[in-house]
Formats: sequence, structure tokens, C-alpha cells
Amino acid sequence: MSAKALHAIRRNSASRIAADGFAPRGLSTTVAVEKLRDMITSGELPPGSRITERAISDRLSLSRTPLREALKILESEELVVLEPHRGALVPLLSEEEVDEAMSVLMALEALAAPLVCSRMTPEQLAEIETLHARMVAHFEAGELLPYFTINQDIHRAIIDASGSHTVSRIYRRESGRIQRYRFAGNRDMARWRRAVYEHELILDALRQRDGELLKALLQAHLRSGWKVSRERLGETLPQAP
Amino acid sequence: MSAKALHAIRRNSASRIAADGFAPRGLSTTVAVEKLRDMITSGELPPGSRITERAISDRLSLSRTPLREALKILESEELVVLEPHRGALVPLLSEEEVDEAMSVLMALEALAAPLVCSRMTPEQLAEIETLHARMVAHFEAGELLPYFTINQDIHRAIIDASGSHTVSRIYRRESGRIQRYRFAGNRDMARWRRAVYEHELILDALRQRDGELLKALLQAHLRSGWKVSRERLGETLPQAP
DNA sequence: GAACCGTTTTTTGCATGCTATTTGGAATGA
DNA sequence: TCATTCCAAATAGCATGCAAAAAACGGTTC
Repeated sequence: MSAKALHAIRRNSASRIAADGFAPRGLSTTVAVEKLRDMITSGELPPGSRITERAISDRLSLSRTPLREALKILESEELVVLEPHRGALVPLLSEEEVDEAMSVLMALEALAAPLVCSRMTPEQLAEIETLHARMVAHFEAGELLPYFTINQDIHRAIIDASGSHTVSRIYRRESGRIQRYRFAGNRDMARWRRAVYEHELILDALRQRDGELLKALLQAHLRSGWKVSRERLGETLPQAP
Repeated sequence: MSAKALHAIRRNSASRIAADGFAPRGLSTTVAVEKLRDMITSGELPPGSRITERAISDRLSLSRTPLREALKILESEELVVLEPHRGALVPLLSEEEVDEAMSVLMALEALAAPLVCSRMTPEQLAEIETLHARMVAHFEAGELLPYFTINQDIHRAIIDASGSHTVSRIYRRESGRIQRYRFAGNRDMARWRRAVYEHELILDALRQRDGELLKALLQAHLRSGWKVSRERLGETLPQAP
């Protein structure tokens, strides 16, 4: 329909090359989502911080358009809050809000547990065992951060073994949303040791494919982990949003 | 960094004025999300249909930029699927996928029921009673569509009364995602009459603030409603995604 | 010093147009 | 007839620039 003859002779500036000298892999928006998600869940962008589009788009060496798309995605994951005409900020969650999310995670684990026990494949079990071994290794080396990461992976792998895409998706999203706040609990050495032991029990329940036991163990694990984190955060967190 | 001197002397076209002669209320992206969500959940854009950016942006009289942002939001609600470089399409859910979502809704109702009974305010109860009365009126008038809409509102209002923002949010999202597939069940007259009766029971449980009873009733209600819809959809739906 | 108000500066919202990728189809060969 | 290759049209991805809203500033008055 439109004439394509009149081209301004101007190349796009060399913006596809990021600051580190490598062209980004994949689509800009996707890359931006992943980087921002990391920055938020890792705490590099702490709760309460403002995100100005230009600053971040410069930092990720892309234009505002894909960055804005990324922010919209993160908003619907509730990892950022967008205020009209005022921009994005990382939400500061209250203890009650994390509580709520923990309840949902427990409900999802209760829903998933029997499914996992009836539908988990031997490969999935083996995968979980491998992750567990690696996690224990990090525990014994006292490496908190990799321990925590693999810990999350294990819980995700268990939920994934339920075969319910819907449950997996929601679990992932909600657990990512509050991840930052749960981290505090692992700094307690007694709790840490106890958590590893609970993981052993969970693994046993998986091997025996005992759905009821698995459900009980998962919920107790989540509950007691959060209890410790909550105490740790008591000073830092506000009482109401 | 870049020179700002060279301006093409061109006004933005009068595109803020929509086809109906009214300027849109609120932000374009928000408007686009709401309109598209309606178009999808109502079936105006049926599962399987492709959405080309230009066609829809013309139809909603806005540019591709806010439309693309809207699509990203809808994607993370799983109301559309975006294939890289190929655009958006409305996903066709299999029976199993709707099943999964129904399980999640039931789990959320189970989680919410006791909270609702302990935290619901008298105003919230009154609000639900009002909605119920209106719903019954539509039932007696044989008006299926408004009945169905208010039905959804009642379930949302019950969940909202739990006071858990997290549960409300997830319930809303998942129930919207499968809404299109649940509609079929109400075409069965026997089921419809039965459903209204079940709502009476649910209302009683709310009045008595009996959490266990409420939980049981809600779950039975959801289960039997979906059972009928599933039979209706049996012919139309594929077995696997 | 604090509160008010007009002006400048910054930042978001959006339309536009170019580039890159995909696709549909014609032309070619087996 | 069918598969293959190549080209053109269509369409998504993204950078850019302008308009408008919000924030920051500066000066004035109380």
C-alpha cells in the first residue's frame, strides 16, 4: 500500500553491540525481562528503588521501546509496580503480603503432592536426587548462595513433576516474587542444618511415592523456613504496605 | 548525545479521536488490554485466531506501540501466545489444561474459605447477597449471559472477602483464562437450576460463617459445573494441546 | 524559615518509520 | 506432478522524536 521508495540513508547506530562487546542473544525485550528479573530477585535493585526508563535502557544498551515492554511484563508478575506517568518502582512487600504468598505456595504444594507421587517419572526422580546431592555439597562447603539457588530448583523440579503446567507456572511466579524475602532465613545455622535434614525426608517420601507424607513434609518445610525468615525480617519490614 | 535540531515539521495526526468520536479514557495501553481481554474472554476473538498488530491497532484506533505493550501483558496472563517474529494468537486450551486450572481454582477456594468466614465484613456479606438476588432475577428471566457474569462476580466477591490480595489476584487471572470454556455448562437447564440452588447453600454457609461447609460447597459447585461443561465441550475440544 | 506559584527540566506516553525476519507464491528443475 | 529455490509482500522488532504530564527549581511573599 505505502511507497517504499524514499529511504533516508541512515543506518541504525551501532546499538546492537552491547557495552561488553557482544551482541545480545535473543530478542531485546526477552533479554531485558531476564536481566531485570535477576536484578530484582537478587536484590541488586532493592525494594523501594525507582526505575527510570532511560537509565536502565542505557545500562542494558537498548532503546526504551523494548524496555517498556519488559516493564509491562514484570508488572504483571508483580515484580515492579507501574504508576501512570510516574514510572516503575520495585515494590516493598509487607510481612502480611509475603505471608499470603507463602499460603498460596503451600496450597499449591498440597495440590501437587499426590500428583507428583503418581506421575513422577524415574528420570525426574533421578534429576531431583542429583540436585539434592549438589545442594548438600554446597551446604557442607558453607556456600549459601548456590545452596539457596539449587534449593529453589529442587522445589520447582518437584512441582514440575506433578505434570501440571498451570501449577508450575503459578508456583514459579509467586515464589520468584517473594524470593528476596525468604533468603534471610538461611543465615540461621541451626535452621540451615534442619532444612537439609527436611530435604532428606522429602526425598524419602518421593522415593516411596507417599503423597500424604510428601504433602505434610513440604508444608512443614515451607512453614518452618518462613517462620525463621520472618523473625529475621521483623525489624526491617514495615507492618502494613 | 544526538542533535535535536532537525525537525520534520509534521503534526501528530488526529489519531487520539477514536472511531466513535470519543477520545479514549485513560492510558492507551490500559484501554487496549481491557478491550482485548474482553474480546478474548467473550469469544469475539475465538481460540486459534491470529492477531496481527496492525489490524487490531487500526481497529482500536491507536498505534502499534501501546498495542504491543498490551499484548505482552496479555501474554503473561496467558490470554494470548506470542511467537517470536510471528505474532500473537489466542491459545486453544485442551480439556486437560482447563482441568488443571479448575484444580487450582478449587485449591484457592479451599484456602480462602476459612479466611472468608473469619474475616468477611457485614458489608461484604450484604454485597454478596445483593449480587445473589440479581443473579436469581436473571435466572428467572432466563437471561444466560448476565446470569453468568454476575455468577463470576459472586465467586470473585467471596474470594475477595478472604482479604488475601494474592489469592484474589491468582483466582481472577486463572478464572478469566478458562472462562470461555466454562460457559458451555450453563446451557444445560437442569444444571442451571441446580447451580442456583447450590448458590443458596453457599450463601447460607457464608451467613453461618461455617468455613468447612463453605469449602465443601464451593468445591462441589465448581466440580459439578465443570463436569457438565466438559461433557458439552467433549466434541469441540482437542485431546492434547 | 516555610508556603506558594510560575518556569524550567526531566520523564513518561505514544506515533512513526526503518530493519530484519517470515511467508506465500511464482519460476525452475527433477 | 511434485519438490526446490528465489523473490516480493507482509509483518514483527526496535530506535527515534515529539507532546504532555510530573518533578525540580527559583524566586517571592508572608
